[in-house]
Amino acid sequence: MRLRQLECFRALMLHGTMTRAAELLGMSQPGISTMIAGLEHETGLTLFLRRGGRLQPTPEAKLFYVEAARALEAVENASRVAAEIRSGRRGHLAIAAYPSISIKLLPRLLSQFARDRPELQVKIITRNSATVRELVSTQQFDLAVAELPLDYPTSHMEVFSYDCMCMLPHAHPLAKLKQITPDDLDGVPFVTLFRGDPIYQQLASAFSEYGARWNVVAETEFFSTACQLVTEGRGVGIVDPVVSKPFTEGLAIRPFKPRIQYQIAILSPTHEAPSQMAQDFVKLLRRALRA
Amino acid sequence: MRLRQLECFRALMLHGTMTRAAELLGMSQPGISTMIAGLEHETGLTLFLRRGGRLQPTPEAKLFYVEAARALEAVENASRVAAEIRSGRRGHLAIAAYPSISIKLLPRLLSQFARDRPELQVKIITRNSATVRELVSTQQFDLAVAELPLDYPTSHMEVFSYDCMCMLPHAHPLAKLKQITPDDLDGVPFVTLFRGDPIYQQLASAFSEYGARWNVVAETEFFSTACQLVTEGRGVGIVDPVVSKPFTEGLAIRPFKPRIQYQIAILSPTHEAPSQMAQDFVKLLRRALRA
DNA sequence: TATCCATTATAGCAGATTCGTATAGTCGTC
DNA sequence: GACGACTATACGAATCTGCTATAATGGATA
Repeated sequence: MRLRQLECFRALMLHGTMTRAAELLGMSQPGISTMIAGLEHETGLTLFLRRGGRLQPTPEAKLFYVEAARALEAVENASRVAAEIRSGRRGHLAIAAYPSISIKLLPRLLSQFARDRPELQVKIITRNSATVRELVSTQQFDLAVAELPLDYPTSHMEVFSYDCMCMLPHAHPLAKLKQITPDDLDGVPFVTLFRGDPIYQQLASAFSEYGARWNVVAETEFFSTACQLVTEGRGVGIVDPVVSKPFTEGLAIRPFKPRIQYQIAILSPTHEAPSQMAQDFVKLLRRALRA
Repeated sequence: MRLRQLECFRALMLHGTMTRAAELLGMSQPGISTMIAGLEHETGLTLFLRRGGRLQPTPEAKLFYVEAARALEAVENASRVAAEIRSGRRGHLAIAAYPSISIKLLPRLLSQFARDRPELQVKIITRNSATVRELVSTQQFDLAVAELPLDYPTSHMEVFSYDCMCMLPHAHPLAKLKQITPDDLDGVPFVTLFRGDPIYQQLASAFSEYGARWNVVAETEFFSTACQLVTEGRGVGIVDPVVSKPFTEGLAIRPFKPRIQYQIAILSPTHEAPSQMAQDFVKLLRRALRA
């Protein structure tokens, strides 16, 4: 059973005569004739009665038409879907990400990305960086963003490094400095990430190196929480300049010395080929993370 | 988009390598290769990554596979339905019939007919003969059975004529006669069809011709009702020997003289070609009505 | 490193399919 | 009986299909 036969059959059922069906399909009448003859021969059905040089569909033709039309529609649908996939209008994007980025930056980028992709399905899962690392290795995600370092580094990994900045209320006396050091923060109430975090370690070293007293008044799991505490006037803190930017709207941001390094990475599944969609989104994400 | 391309694609997705897919489809590996290349070119999708001489399906291929498989199934289904129609396993039969035949004989024949036709859909509508005649002219039925005469006789009509028989309880004194005439029934309680029915007219003429008194104690619309009254001992009556046979199980049936003619006809839609199914059933029905 | 093995890709050819043109056949209508 | 509308058949050119032969690739192995 060939597709062209079904197309001819449908056109013939819809338009009554081979001559008209041929016009509609942009082919010759004898072409239709042989197609229909072939279809009748192959199915073994008498689809039309030849009465006086005219065609009359048999009840069998009407029964078969339902299925033929359905089959054609399914094929045409497959064709349309292929076009949608190609143009990036259809697809899905499953992203695993750590909290700070999945709260603001990712949704912002995704809604921009989805603007001209009507059939896009997006799934974001928020987990801590270790879990994100595990998830991406199970191949269930197209993309992941995690903080470094990772216990088991993976091969397809694009790293972004940032020098952390000091954040403090505009009204804070230190806000008038161009650059801030541990000396400036001697005894100043400080909001930091948890003890286990590399940021914590680096800060501890920095303060001890400068011989300044580090007055930790709050430890948080995420930069976003720390930002909110600083906004509320609980103290000053440190933050990355890109991912956390949306959380530091009302705050003063100043370079911090010595360098406190913060690294994140885009992870891709290793054994899986990345989808075009994922590659396109990575481009957008990369631009945002480089900025 | 050609069917063979989709088949190759499906086989390749299911079996991983072109070599195996080729085996399964009974074709050569280069054949698959060119088919897939053609499909990729026509859809504009990169369906497989060529990594180290092996194929790895892209996420796009997985998305497209869903639709491709669906389309193939629809086509295969159409093919299967065609076979079912051809073998008479699928189809419908809409029959309009007058009451006496639609109560016993038609259901009996239809259940026999449906025994080896699992997908057969049957619709029986019971109306009086005039309505049946109208219904069949609206082309909504494959087949109709009506009593004659009809106001507007239709062309496609196969007539069956019967000589009515006298029915009476086995215990009735007249049951020992070989043949019964109006003389024998002089004054005997008689069950007949309604006044407007040709049977009524013919009986009235017969009795008056023989100079016998026709003692009508009941008029019914259908033979089946009349049969039941006779069975209950309300009187004797007259009945056709074939259609009503199922209703006269416990009764004595004797030839009646003079001839009382009862005619029915199988009607076919005129402008519609009859389905193979209908033609097959007509054969069965014809054999039953001729018996 | 060289060789073998399993795989995919390409070239060339024969046969099948498709589809056009030309033409004949059929039927209803004027 | 001619005409118009339609379908069927014949035939040839272009295209498609699918084969064999063969090259190319890369992993495994000695």
